Amino acid sequence: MDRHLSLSPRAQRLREAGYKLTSARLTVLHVIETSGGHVTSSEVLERVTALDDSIGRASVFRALDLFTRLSILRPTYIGTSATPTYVLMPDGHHHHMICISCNRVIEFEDCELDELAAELETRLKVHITGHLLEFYGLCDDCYNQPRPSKL
Amino acid sequence: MDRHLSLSPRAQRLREAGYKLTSARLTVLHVIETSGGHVTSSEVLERVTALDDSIGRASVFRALDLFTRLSILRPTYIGTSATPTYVLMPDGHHHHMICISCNRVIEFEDCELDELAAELETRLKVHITGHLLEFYGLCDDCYNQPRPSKL
DNA sequence: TTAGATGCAAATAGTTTGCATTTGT
DNA sequence: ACAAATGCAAACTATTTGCATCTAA
Repeated sequence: MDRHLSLSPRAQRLREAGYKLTSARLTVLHVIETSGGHVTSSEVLERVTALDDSIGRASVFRALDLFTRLSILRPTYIGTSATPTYVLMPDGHHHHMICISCNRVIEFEDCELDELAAELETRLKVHITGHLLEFYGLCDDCYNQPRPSKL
Repeated sequence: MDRHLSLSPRAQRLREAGYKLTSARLTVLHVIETSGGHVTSSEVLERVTALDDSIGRASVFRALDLFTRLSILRPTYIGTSATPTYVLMPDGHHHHMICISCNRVIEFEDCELDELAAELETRLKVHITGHLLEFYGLCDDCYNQPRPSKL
């Protein structure tokens, strides 16, 4: 890898944590960063292969795992339970609302959890580095739609 | 099914939603309710089979899906990415802290998200029925442990 | 009675492994 | 130079499917 030109902040974080900046990892990172915040593992696999088919399946999964451990990503379930959707955790956190009918994901920024986080750190004696907040319900369209099936 | 004796509130909810109270569903429900709030799909499968090996795999997965759609459960990732862990959503919500080193899960009750939920309902024009809040970080033990590997 | 659920077993899909080889640093 | 990471392909695990049969309401 010699494209030292445009090291994204996340790539730098990788290096600082002592991991090698390999082609596989950088490609996975690139795919994730250009995926609007949500990608399933299969989508990542597909897009990585499309970009460079010499990158193996296993390395993609290994990268996803690594990024999860580094709190760069977080897997979550949207819709089917077969494949996780990975969401980017820009500053260690992510927040969205999932429509349980059409599976649309609506992101939002604000959450006032710093205080709660601080309180939990003392109360539970833990060291918090990030969080994910998900709301579930119906989006406006689905709410107004005559329900096709019971739910 | 004729054990109308002890219909758990969740079983009643099932019936009210128009679903049949079948042996498969009630068994899965029972397993979940006696699993301390966290079970992987494989654990559910295993325990259901142990209780009644005439219940098929497929029905277990179908039940897990149904309960998820009804916001009785919510799949999440803890540790490995291969199998989801299902958490019970007692009143439509659940909160916990996951240690990213030892995967211990520490639950906590309070969260002040009602206000935020209400605000989002008007701002995003959605109808919220539940939420999941997860914090990530290190538990005290892991924090004090000499780190075995870089993280 | 009958739509809704089921169990089965086979098909899919998704993920992980061991190991020889390659590659960042 | 050399530990770390990779690609491969096979093994493994998890989930879904189609359909004939069964069952709760």
